[in-house]
Amino acid sequence: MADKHELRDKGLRLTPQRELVLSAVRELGHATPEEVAEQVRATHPGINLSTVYRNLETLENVGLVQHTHLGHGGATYHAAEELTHLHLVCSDCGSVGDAPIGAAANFVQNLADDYGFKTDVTHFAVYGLCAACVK
Amino acid sequence: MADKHELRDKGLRLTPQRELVLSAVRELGHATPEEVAEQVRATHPGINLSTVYRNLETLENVGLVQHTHLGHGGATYHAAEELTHLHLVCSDCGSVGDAPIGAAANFVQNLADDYGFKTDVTHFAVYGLCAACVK
DNA sequence: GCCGAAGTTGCGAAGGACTTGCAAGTAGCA
DNA sequence: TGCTACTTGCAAGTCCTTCGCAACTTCGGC
Repeated sequence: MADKHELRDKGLRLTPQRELVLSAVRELGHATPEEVAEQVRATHPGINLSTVYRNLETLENVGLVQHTHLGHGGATYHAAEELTHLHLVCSDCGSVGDAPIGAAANFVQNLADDYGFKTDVTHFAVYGLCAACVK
Repeated sequence: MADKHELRDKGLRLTPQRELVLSAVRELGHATPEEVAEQVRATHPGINLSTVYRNLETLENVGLVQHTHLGHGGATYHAAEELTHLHLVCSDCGSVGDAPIGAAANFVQNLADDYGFKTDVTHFAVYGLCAACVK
């Protein structure tokens, strides 16, 4: 896998644990560190939670994963290549929906034009009520 | 103060501590529970941190304050009547800027039209780089 | 293919932020 | 003024995340 380069280029190593964490994030779509740990442990029970935390941080520095705040507190991790959508978090039922980045294009443009603010659309969650809960 | 009604109507009481917490939130604009406690203690040192947490929650239920996630984890509280702006959080310098809700109007409309999602604009922070850090 | 330096892991402990249980105190209706 | 139910303060507890450190593994070089 090409991920190897991203790591090596920064003097980092590709360990089995690191591969497992990365593939867990890719499989899960979005996941908290706890969920990643659980997923990894399904096949490799010995892996320590702090290793998961450290690897998520490392992989984020390298650019292979990214985190988003979905609100409740902790961060949620995504594989970097999947970060092409916004998160619509329902304040009622807690579900997390997706919307393409394009939906925010004019909003981002507004902020750039009026405030010089360069919005990172992938990093924030959008709160509100999902279609199901609006009813 | 009319706040009394909001509380009484739900069978709650207006205690000195509760008033202090509310006015601290109003003075501070946006503040974490810790900051609220500090502000309250400046005049009334005896107030317990858990009282602040409990009162913020109570005041939120009543609708006098509201919380927003600015990202790092903990919630930030605002007086409900001041929640007329978005938060632009700079991922570089950490500053929190404001923008009127109107800036997101078309974005909100998009989400409503395309996904039936009813966005609560006041609840989410917008991440990115502020004008100063873009340079 | 073997070596050694430096990055990594596992584990336990520490830290911070918030929550909970409970007895004592107090607001506010009667 | 009395009572009852809501509140407070305090201490202990929980949850999530980070740290320190010794043992271990990766990987470039010999």
